[in-house]
Amino acid sequence: MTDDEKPTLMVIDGHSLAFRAFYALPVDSFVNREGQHTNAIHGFISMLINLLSKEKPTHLAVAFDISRYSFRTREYPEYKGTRGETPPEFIGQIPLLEEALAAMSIPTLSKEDYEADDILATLAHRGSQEGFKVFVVSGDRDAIQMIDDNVTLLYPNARGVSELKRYDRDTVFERYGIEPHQYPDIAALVGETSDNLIGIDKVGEKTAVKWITQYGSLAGVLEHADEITGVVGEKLREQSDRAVRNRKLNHLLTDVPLPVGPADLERKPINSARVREVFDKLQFRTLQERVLKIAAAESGDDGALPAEALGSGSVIPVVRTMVDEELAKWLDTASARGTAPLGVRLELISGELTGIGIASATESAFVPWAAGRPDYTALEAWLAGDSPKYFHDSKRDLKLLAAAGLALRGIAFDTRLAAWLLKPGGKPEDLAGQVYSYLGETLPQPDANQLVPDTEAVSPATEAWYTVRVAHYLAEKLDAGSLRVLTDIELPLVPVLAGMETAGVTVSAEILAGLNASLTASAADLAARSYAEIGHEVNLGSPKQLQQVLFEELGMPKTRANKTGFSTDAASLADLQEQAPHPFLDLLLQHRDASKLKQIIETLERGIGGDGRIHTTYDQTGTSTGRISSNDPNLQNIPVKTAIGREIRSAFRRGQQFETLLTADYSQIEMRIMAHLSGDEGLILAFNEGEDLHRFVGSRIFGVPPAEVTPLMRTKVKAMSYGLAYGLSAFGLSKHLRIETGEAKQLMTDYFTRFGAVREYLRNVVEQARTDGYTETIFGRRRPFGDLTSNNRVLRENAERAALNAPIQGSAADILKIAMLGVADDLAANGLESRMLLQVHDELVFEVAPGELETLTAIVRDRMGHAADLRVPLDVQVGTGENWDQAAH
DNA sequence: CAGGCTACGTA
DNA sequence: CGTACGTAGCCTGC
Repeated sequence: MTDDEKPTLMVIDGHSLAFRAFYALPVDSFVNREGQHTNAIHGFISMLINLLSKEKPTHLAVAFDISRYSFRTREYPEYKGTRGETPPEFIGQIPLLEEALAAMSIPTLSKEDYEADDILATLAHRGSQEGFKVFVVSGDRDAIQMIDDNVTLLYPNARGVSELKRYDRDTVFERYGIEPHQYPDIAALVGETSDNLIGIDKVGEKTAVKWITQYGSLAGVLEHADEITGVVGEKLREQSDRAVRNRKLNHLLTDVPLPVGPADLERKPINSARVREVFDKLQFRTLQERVLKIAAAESGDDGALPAEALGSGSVIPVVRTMVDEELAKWLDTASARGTAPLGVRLELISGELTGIGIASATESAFVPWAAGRPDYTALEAWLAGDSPKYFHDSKRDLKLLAAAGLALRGIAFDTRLAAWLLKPGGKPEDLAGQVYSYLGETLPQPDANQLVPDTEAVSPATEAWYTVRVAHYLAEKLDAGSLRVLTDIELPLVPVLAGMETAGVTVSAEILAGLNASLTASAADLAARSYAEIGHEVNLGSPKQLQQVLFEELGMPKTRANKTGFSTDAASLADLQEQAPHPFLDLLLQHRDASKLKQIIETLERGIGGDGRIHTTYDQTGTSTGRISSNDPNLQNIPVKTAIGREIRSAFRRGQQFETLLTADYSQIEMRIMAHLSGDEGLILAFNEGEDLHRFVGSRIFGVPPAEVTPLMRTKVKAMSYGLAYGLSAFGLSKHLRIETGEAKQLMTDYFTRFGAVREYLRNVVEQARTDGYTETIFGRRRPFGDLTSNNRVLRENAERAALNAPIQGSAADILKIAMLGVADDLAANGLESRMLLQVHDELVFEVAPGELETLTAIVRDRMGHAADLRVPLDVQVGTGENWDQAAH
């Protein structure tokens, strides 16, 4: 085996190199936002990156000293005694360095009572014997003794760690005139200041080398000490014990018991996500890019993706600008006549479509968009056809294309949705962020703050090409179930949601204005009366000022603590009213109520567009459970429980051309899913009997006939049932129902006695999630959980409750989404003008075109009722009316 | 001016 | 010591 074929083991002395880096780089230039100095880490990682690319180690480890004490200091307390206090700026850098190394999947080793050098020597020795080519990286001269035919020492020179000098047998001989294994003998005679080892007086390197060369070893020298003449001879004879002691101390152990051997140190893939976290914290931008580049390069050849999918070595293809026939031809070939996917990326200037980038894995094209000028027939046909297309945020692009008069079909992948399915709790990244995270490459972006940015944006064509690459990456990363959720649910839902957003919902500005006026008046009145009660004005919207009034001026008992003092929320104020009744409390609560509603109304008013309708935006990647969220404005939290709330709902009405609004919602869908997932016979029976669920459950729990279940019993049972899916505790239940903990406990016990499979199921969900690291919905949507094994009780228990809720809430979300797809299909298939407008987690709101009520009702009942095949029926309640309030039932 | 915190609307 | 969201006002600190 030649040297080139041998595996390469590299072992690094962590402390010694970090210290060298510390002194080589200016301390003040490397401080992160937390004030932590990072110069040693920076220098170390920088050196490490150079070593990785230069020496290409196949096996790698970094050894650290645990403390400055070792078996050597026990033997000779003065050992290394000249070393002063650790510079304050160095403190904290080693643990962070270890974190950075962990992110790069580089093992770190240390062992109580030994020095890092001993670990290095052991690994180097074993590596040499086991057929490795070994590099030892250390700033300690004692490491010279490790050098042999297979072991090379890389030693930092005076300039720090940017350049490392290579020492092999030959260079050692040139430099010292001895063999590496003889070096400790020389050092023993001469002494080593940095280790506080004093040598023989008057003996320098030259003398030592001469003696060792002549007598072969320190032992030889000491044996022949009598023959050495002159003052040095006398000193040697007088001080020989020093040399013996030094030699003992500078001998590095090659048999330190270690949990791993050289073969165990094989390089592992760099954890890009961790690297980003850790390096972000360190604020190492350039280094981060370099490391991620290495990560991408290394993972590139692990065969995760077919090479051809990535194009020829992932070289950015040259962008060709094309229109007309050239474009038509290219689209045809690049898409293999509409069968192969192409990435699509829009270019917008001031929100207007100005061009479209289209790319395969190997080619990219830019199509300037100037509506109506060149011949866009082929482009329009391709966009509107089923030819598969990849996007980042397809809903946004679909709407933008529609605004430019371009129809779009064939959304076959969306990197934003895919990334969300992979990590539903994460913050959605833009395309550039994904390119950075997943591919480790930097997509140049102009600085938005610069008037004339010095970095030019990449072409949309190149972005389209990156979209394809990210898509391939994500498609590989997703498990089969998540991929099905993507293709069967999320992607088809994109045009449906886009349609709902574009349709919007008519809202009566008059009704809102009227409500606003009356609320404004009553808020002002309530405020004035509040002030009168306490004798001065106060900002009723400021919890801080309220605390002053309630707890200091009025001397009320303290409420639940929060981070800024004591809570003034509605529940706390209600408690206070019981303990220390005061008219101010009631006025405050009423004022809160009025101003909250006023605020909601004003937000809605601002949201009404020129068409008299509110167009919310649905965020398909906004939740970790699979639900959709709504924003700008949020139409999923419009009040309903109070009278004024319902008045607000009455402002949501049918559009001019429509006959009525129709609402359809699932009743108790989460409880039904619990019944299905747990398989609890009692609960399943309850739903199949079709009678009032809470009455049925109450009769079982309290052992009375259903007719004798009192309203109080029903309330308790209802709270209990709903709480279950949220991980409610007996304590929480008791607080909620304002009953004794004992009674709450008894209630839970009774519940689980009757519905034991529910308890079993809930236990299993958490257990499974702990084992698998994720929960799964009925349809295979996953939500990862890491904290289930946390030692932090709060974190762990929070995760447990979330984990137990996730499959229930998530399955419900899946079911409504599937229903939406079915309804949308049927609407189109039947050529109906009626449209879906809103989605509120278990409810859909439609606008019914004249004459279509019956057909639509049938479609909605059918599609919602049969969206999933559960062990219990899905009950759908439908209502109609002029406005949202009336349509509710 | 951004972002944390509190409070509160919905399912 | 009950899950999942979004919005708004206050307040602090950059």
